[in-house]
Amino acid sequence: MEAINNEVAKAYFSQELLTWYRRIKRDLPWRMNQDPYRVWVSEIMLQQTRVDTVIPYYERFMNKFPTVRALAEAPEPEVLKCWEGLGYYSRARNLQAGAREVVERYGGVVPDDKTAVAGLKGVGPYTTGAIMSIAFNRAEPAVDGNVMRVLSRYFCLEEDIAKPATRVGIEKLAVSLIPEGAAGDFNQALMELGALVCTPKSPSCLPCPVMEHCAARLAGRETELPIKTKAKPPRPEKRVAVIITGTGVNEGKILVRQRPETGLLAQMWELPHLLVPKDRESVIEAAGEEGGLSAAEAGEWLTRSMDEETGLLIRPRRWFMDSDHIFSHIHWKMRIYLADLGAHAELADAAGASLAAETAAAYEAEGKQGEYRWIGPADMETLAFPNLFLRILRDYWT
DNA sequence: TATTCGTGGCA
DNA sequence: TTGCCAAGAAT
Repeated sequence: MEAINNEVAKAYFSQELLTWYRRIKRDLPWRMNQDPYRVWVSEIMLQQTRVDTVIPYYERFMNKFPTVRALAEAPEPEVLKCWEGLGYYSRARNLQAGAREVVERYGGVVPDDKTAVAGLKGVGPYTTGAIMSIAFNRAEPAVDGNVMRVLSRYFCLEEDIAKPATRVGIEKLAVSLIPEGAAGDFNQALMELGALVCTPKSPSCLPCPVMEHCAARLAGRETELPIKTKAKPPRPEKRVAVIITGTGVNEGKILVRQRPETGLLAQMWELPHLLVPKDRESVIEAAGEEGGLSAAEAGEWLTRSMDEETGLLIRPRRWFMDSDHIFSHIHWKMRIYLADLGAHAELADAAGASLAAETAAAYEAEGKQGEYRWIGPADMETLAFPNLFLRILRDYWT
């Protein structure tokens, strides 16, 4: 509290942090230059994602889509494929939507205009500030988790940083700290400090360039701050997926489907799967690994449910593997079976690539997946799968 | 405002 | 092994 109104502590913080950053900053691919498009792409990828994870994706993405126009003109599935495994896939679709908007409204040039940038899809308060400051050196705050943690400690702020309102307050503080003409470097310095020194669990205070006037450190409270309410644990969901193996013209292929346009893993491809209702979980559990689908009851339930929900008449053959996957808010405990296609098989074979039109239309009406497709290993290079299914499919094909 | 959106690393 | 977390935005 004291330090907020302490101009000496503030001036010290800004100056020391900026000097420190210019001396030790990491050589990251998006720091090659200040091209607004490169900054923009990096900031989207870095949302809730670690630097080390982002780097290879960033290199590939910039290589494939070097300019706003290249991204705007690309087929969406290619963009999604380039994002495969990175998570939060709406980021990719929003980024491309933003690129198309920049082409249409700003001639393909990212505008040096806060309001215009803030209006782009997928660009929120943080990313707006990051682009404006890093690419254009405008004195805008870029308050992310790092900045909230660093400032909470340095100024001993006790507001809950999990609450949206807290960010607004910290933004005001952050703007007041920006050194004249050095917005980009200073904002990155804040984040660099949070990433390398003022880390969440055990901050390395001794090498910290601003330790002397850090209020939390002086109070011996650096590990207590920031205050952050913990998220609810993900709700468990038992699911059963099937690897349906093709016959005839589809020999060597399996059946996959594309997810709906919105929601979880939107527009990604996946194996067909079902949510196991709470009152059926015991039945599926009983169909253990050893005897394959030993419990005939489980097989019957699977066949009937898959028919009801997808129109696929399957014949479960044997258990293949179990797989756990934890999203931010859901925990999938998935059991995967190998299966053949039953009576409707001719229908799918005849269609070649997809099920009968009327069946597909029925899925649409129910908000279910619209497209099914027989694929071989080579098709994995085109379609974008979330990691949980990539692992299963690699297992299957190797 | 609270929830929904992925994934992997690490103690 | 489990829990926590990371350069957030959209709804």
